[in-house]
Amino acid sequence: MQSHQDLSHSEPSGKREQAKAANRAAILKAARLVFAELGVEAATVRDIIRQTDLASGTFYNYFKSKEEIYGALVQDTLIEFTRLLKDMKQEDMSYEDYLRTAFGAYFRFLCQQNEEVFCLDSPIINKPVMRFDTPEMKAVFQEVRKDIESVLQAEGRTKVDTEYLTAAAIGIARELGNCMLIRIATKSCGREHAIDEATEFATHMTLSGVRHSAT
Amino acid sequence: MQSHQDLSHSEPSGKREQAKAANRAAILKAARLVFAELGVEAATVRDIIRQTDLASGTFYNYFKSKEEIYGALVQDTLIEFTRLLKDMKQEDMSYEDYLRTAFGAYFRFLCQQNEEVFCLDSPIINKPVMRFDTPEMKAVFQEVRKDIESVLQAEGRTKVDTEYLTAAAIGIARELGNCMLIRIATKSCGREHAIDEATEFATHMTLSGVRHSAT
Amino acid sequence: MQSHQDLSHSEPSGKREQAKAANRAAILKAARLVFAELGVEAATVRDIIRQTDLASGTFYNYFKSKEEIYGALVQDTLIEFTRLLKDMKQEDMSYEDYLRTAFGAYFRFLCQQNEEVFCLDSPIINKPVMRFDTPEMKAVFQEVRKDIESVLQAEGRTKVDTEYLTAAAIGIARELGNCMLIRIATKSCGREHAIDEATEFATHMTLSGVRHSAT
Amino acid sequence: MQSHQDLSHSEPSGKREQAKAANRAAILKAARLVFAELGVEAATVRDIIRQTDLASGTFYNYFKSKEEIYGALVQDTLIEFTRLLKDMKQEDMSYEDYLRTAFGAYFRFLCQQNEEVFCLDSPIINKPVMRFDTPEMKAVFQEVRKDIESVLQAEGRTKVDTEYLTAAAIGIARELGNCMLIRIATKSCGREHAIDEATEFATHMTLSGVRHSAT
DNA sequence: GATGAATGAGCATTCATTCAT
DNA sequence: GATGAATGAATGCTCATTCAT
Repeated sequence: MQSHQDLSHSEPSGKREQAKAANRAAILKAARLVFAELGVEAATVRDIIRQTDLASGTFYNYFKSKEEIYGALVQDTLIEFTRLLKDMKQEDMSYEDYLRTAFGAYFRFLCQQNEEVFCLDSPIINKPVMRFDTPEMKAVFQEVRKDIESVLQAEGRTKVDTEYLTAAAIGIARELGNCMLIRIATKSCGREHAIDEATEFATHMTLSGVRHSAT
Repeated sequence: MQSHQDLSHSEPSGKREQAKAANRAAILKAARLVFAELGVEAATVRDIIRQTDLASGTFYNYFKSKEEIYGALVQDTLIEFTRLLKDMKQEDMSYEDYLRTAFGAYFRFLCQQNEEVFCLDSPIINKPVMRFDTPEMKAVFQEVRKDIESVLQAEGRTKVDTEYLTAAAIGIARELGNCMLIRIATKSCGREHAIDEATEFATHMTLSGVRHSAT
Repeated sequence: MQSHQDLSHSEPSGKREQAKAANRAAILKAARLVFAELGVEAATVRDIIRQTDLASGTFYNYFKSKEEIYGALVQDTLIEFTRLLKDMKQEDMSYEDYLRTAFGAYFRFLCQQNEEVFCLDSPIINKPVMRFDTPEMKAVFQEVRKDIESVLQAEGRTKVDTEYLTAAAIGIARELGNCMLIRIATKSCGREHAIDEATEFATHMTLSGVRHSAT
Repeated sequence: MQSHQDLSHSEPSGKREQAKAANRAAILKAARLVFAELGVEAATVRDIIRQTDLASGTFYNYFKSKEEIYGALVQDTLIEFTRLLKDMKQEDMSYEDYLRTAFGAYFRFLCQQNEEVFCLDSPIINKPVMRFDTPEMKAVFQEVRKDIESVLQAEGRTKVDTEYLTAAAIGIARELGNCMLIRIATKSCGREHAIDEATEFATHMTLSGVRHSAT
């Protein structure tokens, strides 16, 4: 079912390569949507490929299995987030500034990830595609933890259980992130405002707790 | 039709009844373990029954489907936790006391739930059986939120975004809970001590944030 | 689960024997109803036993399998019908009288068989329990064929293909029987009248066809 | 997404399409045979697929379920028969001619349907694949009934109970059809001759009954 | 490299039958 | 003899994956 254009093997940026990249991107995009809608476990490769113009066999030219594409997605996601975080980090930030930056990066990132979902008729924020229990995610956590340790140390505060602190911050980000997405999806609040709101809340919470955050 | 037996049905504690109860318990126990190891979605009825010495069909004498047993498990879990929380709650608690009580209840409860897992050769704290996205769980969250609102109001503090506050507290409990389980599983710390430690950290964190928690 | 009445082994017509007979009858009755409602294939032993006060295991004290009880039912049915037919047959009947008698016996018998079904809320005449393709049924057909042959011979008519004639008569009885049951079930006509009507139609049809039956 | 193939989809008669059609046909053929041998209820999808050299999953590429393939078979059958009957019907047929035509069409059709069965080592005419209790079949019966009513009316005969008459004719066709198939299968008589014989018998029977059919 | 039909292992579920009580 | 829970073979069906085209 394929015909007769074996002419251009030379340049690695011809139409073929473009098409390949486009197909890969299309599959990834479809997968992200499908995973968001159905959950990773319930989603099938067929569900994913049905969202594209491609045939089921084609999937396997790009990914070995559903697990692999899920891994790739998580990887992409993580790289994306890590870059965002890196871009926003600066030298000699205060603890407070670091927290605000990191929370902000996460919440903004979460919005980007759910762009497609927001466009659905009934945007359901079921099961965030982010997983918090993968090795890669753990690595990001470790990085955040190191960041936190270093800013805390710079401020002379060393007795903190940074593992718990990091875990707590991540927990806050996670649950607040969900709430924020729902607020956005239900239009109860503009996106930018929602991000700021969540960022401020998370930052204050982490820094001073609630006893002090709203006196 | 038929008339003359119906005599010997009196005592419901013969061997049959015992065996039935034991089988039901065995299946539930196996299910809890399997769900913990593989995750609810990935687990199959066969996985569950394979952990018992029963035959596959027997499962269906007790539960209609995987969904049903999962529901039963969640229900059990929630009832257990709700009771624990209720038992510990008292009239006129301060905000701080309420938080300490609730966190403590959750962490203690989490330990109980993972009793079996701790006994495994290599206790893997992969995917806690607790799910945070079921209707029942949402109901518990709403209850916690109401508790928080009422203790805050009692202390004259009303401007707080309690939805976010609740979410944050839950996030903290969730992630700290995982960390705590890992610490216990890796024997890096005694159970009671781990529970106290996590409870104190979570309470302080929520109340005063970290800036103040370790001066 | 059974107690202490091993006293009376002696007489083979004690309460035990009565109970046994009653149980057997109850199972057969339930089976007839269930087969009529669900069809023989779709019906399960559980469906049958559920209609009685007995336990599933008890079924196997009386019948080896579903096939066996079905066989017993067919047998009963056939014996019943054969007796009915025999009772009505007389010496030296004319061909016409024989036909009327046989058709009448069948239609009356069919009504008896469906007694229970008529009592249902919505009597559905789905799949008559009668089967026309069993060896026993074939035997009855052969008998009918012999009867027909002998009455025909008595009247000096020997060139008829009696196999086809018997088949035709059976076909008429079969389909007319269904129609008749439906007419009765839908109350569009009294039972006795329906039986007479069908008997007359079938007899005339077989004797003289329709060209002559209603001029 | 994706842009540049879509060229080579033109001819739908490549090897793929041929194979598809062949497989579908093979499955249908196998189903007809299996249904005939085991009966529709007792037959399983596995039984059907076992008669082909395909894999079990392949069945579901062509039919959603056993019910669906049975429906397809019945549909095919009915369309075929209806066409045959239509082709043979003519304007202004006499009652007698109509009956002869309809019976002839049915008996001829029945032979065609059982072509495969005749080829078996021991052709068993157990349970004809034709079902007389489906809605579609009922529709055909209604049509036959209307035909009969109109030809009868054309001949000025209106007092007949056409429901019973139709039922009787169908019963005759049904049982005679079985007999005929057995005669053919046991080679006791040539196919064409058997069809003619059955047709004549059925027609005479219906018209004039047996008193007159063999004087 | 794209295609999509074929594959078959695997799952949930049913149910006739057995057997300890 | 009655009971009803346990059994496990069998069924319908799904879906990741392969491979001829």
